[in-house]
Amino acid sequence: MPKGGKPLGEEALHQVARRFAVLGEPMRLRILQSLMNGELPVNALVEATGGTQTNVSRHLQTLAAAGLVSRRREGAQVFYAVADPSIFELCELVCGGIRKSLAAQAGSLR
Amino acid sequence: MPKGGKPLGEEALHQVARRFAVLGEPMRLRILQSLMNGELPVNALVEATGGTQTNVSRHLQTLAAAGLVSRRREGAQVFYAVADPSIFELCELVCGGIRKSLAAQAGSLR
DNA sequence: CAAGCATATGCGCATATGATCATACCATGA
DNA sequence: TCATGGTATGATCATATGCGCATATGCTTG
Repeated sequence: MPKGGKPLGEEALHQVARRFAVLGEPMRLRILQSLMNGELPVNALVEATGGTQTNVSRHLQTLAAAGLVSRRREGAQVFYAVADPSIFELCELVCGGIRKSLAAQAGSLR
Repeated sequence: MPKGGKPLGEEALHQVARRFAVLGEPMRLRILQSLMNGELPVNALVEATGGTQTNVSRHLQTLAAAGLVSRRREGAQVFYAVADPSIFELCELVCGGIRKSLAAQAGSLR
């Protein structure tokens, strides 16, 4: 076994795909980005992302269902926070990969 | 600035989302997994993944368009290979995150 | 050129997903 | 309890996406 990763069963594969898919929407990334410096209530996220209340709320449900954010009720407000900081490592890795891809493209169509 | 990540412009955000979305399909993950140990021609990927030739080919186009795999023609066959190994780091990170989520779930609904 | 294997693509179908509107729910304070 | 601010959710529409069939394209060999 030259590599460290295992083949991943069918079920695990779907879970991994699901998590990637959840991260695959710009608005959700905006929300996560807004939560980088700590928890925020929905209305703050609405303002920070420029989205509508409905839409932000829906995406928050999606993120919460995927276990990427946590909910905390405080009075009338609901605070959301990033549940697993490794998300940001993911984003950095992806950014790095994109930089590489762009560089490769630039090189190939020179 | 407590964190290292920058806010990410609107355009970068879409690119990142796009990359995540591309990784967000089980069949594409299967294909990438099959390519873990080196390049393979399409027919080998068809067999390895259990998909149809049409479907595998389509997903390969998607992966190639996203810069995740590279094409190399050799005679009648076309070999595909993972273009950026950091993909596998991504998958491992995600797997770790999922494990955490599951553990958290298990704990919370105990 | 004809035949045949390997790969890609146009078309259509079924389903999934994101966005919005209106409204319901929930907690607080008058 | 009623009114209000904050949040969630049902219904709906438009679009995107995955899949398969049939066919096209590309390459090789006879």
